[in-house]
Amino acid sequence: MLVVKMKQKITLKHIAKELDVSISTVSKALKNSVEISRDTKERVQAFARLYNYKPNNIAISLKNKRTKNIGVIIPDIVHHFFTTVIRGIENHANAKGYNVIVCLSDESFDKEVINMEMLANGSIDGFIMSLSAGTEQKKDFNHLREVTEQGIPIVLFDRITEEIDCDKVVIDDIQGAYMATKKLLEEGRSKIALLTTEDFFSVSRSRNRGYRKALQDFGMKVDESLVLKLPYMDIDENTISDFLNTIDPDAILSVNEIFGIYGMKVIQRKGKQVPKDISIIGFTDGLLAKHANPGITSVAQHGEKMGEIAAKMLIDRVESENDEEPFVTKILEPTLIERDSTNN
Amino acid sequence: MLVVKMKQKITLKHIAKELDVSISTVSKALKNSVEISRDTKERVQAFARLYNYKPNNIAISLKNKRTKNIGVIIPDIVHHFFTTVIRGIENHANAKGYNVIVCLSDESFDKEVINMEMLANGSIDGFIMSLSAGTEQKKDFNHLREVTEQGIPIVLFDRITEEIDCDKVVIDDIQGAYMATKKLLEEGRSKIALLTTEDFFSVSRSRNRGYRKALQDFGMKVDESLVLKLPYMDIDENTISDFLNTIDPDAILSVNEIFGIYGMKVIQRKGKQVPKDISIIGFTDGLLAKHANPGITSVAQHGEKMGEIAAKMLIDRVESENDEEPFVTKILEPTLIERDSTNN
DNA sequence: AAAAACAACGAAAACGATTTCGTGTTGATA
DNA sequence: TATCAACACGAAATCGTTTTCGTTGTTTTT
Repeated sequence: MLVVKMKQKITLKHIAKELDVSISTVSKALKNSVEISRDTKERVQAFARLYNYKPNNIAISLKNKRTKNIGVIIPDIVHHFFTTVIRGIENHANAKGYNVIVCLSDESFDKEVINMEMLANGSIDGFIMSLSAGTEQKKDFNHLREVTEQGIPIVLFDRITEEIDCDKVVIDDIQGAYMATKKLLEEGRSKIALLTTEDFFSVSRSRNRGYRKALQDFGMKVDESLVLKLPYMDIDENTISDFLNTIDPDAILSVNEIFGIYGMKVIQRKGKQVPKDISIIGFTDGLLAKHANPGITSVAQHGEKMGEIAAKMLIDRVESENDEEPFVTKILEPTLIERDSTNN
Repeated sequence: MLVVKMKQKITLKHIAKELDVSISTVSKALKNSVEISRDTKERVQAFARLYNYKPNNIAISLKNKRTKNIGVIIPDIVHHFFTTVIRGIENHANAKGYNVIVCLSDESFDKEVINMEMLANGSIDGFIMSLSAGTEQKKDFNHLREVTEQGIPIVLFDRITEEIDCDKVVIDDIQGAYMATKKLLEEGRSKIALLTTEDFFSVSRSRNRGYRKALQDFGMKVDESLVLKLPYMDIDENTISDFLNTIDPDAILSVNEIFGIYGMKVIQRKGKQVPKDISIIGFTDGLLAKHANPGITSVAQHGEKMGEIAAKMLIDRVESENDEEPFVTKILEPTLIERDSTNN
């Protein structure tokens, strides 16, 4: 028979009974209230320290109607960009004494809704989220609206929508694609393939626009046959291979990291050289781009920074007295990380 | 002046007042209690539905002393293996109606302690965690002990310790390294370099043992000069390069993914061919190994499975009436994913 | 017709903390 | 000596639920 010595968590009530004072006195003594005598305070504090008293978070949350928890809802977690954002959120949140509850929508509208509803019933003080593919496709944002109407603040990042009035953080995707395309054009590339996703992703739309804008600014026509829209999941290498064989480009711009990797694989398998024959630039400066051979020039999205800003925006709003503050959209500048998949 | 129409969250008290019944009646009516008349139940339920009543999680947590939250503490989140584990945890936890609070120890003992203490004060029903480097190095597990003594269950995964009596999930690291080394030996390799971390990591120790065991079983001597211990962070490519130049191995076994990637880079830069001249096997079957050129043969750690099991173990224990259940350590079989960095 | 059974509901405690508003002692002041 | 602060503390409400234990009427049983 093993004896389980369970140190039961001690409460104010225990301390009060033990020291023969009231609960209120204990509470005040622990907060160093002037109402309580020096002597009593010392006794209470000593006792609390001895028994390692820690106030119960749940009780405090109920009383204060503030949980010090942030709900983060993202489409996926096995994903470099999103994890860097989480890291940034944790940085700021932890420093401010907040915990982060992570929920995965798994790119599904329904799961996003369920997660939000679960958390919105008192578990969190606010949301930081990036929309699921399902939500972007369905264009149904009622779950967000309901939450904001309840007075729970939301900060959207990366995959955002204009439909909801709230704080937002994004990088300038148009600018990012513009910089990348410009870089390719300045290298002398003229047939730049664009590997993108289906149109419902807000980021892809923006990146497409940047690509087009750059081409136009350089006096080039946009050739729609150079644009390949791939499904976000279950990438088929053959589709990419066929596409690249058909159009035979001298550069590739990918709206994410993985399409670029696949593009380079296909290119190299065909015996062509990167960047001698074909240059490649991708979005998301992740591990794959860094460790590919050659390393892939990438548009960095500054996920960690984005997370920090999102957390700061949210916590500032949560803790703000004034709830008339106008909503802001913070746009971060992307950075082009040059590697060996492009020249110079 | 914008009018903020704030749909205040409705409570039992509101419903009670509105329908002119007591709070208890409302509570029971919503739970379909037999104590309440058919008529009253219908009125209450209709009203609740109309105003979209959802019980307050915090209040329920306080009453039930159960939060339906799981605390997950991991060293890092921008990390393929850990994210797959989180995904697994979320899978099971969500299905069981639990939320996941993620905290990052950032490989620091102090942060691990702080995070645990924050969550242990009522925020969670149990922990799932993998030890930080700092903790493994310091060998101080008092924070874990205190938590378990309070009756809060812990499930350790991957980076575990024998010092704490709790449920654990790991892959058979000895076996994984053994399989990998065996594979290399059977290919005819005889000078197998081992890229590992400092000894305080439990997983590295196990993998080292598997490596040695395989060599011995094949009648080979263990040559300590073939073992390179690298710091976990801030990898210096030159150290690896110098090492490989000096010992000139015909195979490399890496206890993680990244060392293997660096190893291959160095090898290829020297003009040697993988796997013709040198074979490489790494641990962690992540994106880098998959998309490297050639793809790197890897020991898969089945992170998602591990997460699911950890979550199941924890939730089962949390929800179990009987708290005399003995602790178990679940050991998963690793799988060798063969790619083109080895022969055949 | 009295006793027992039942149906439908409410009051109140409880979870653990915070906070307002007393209240009973002191000692100082008029 | 009567009055008034200042001091030190406690009672009770509150946050939103759940749950136990009454307490009413009404209906059934003997």
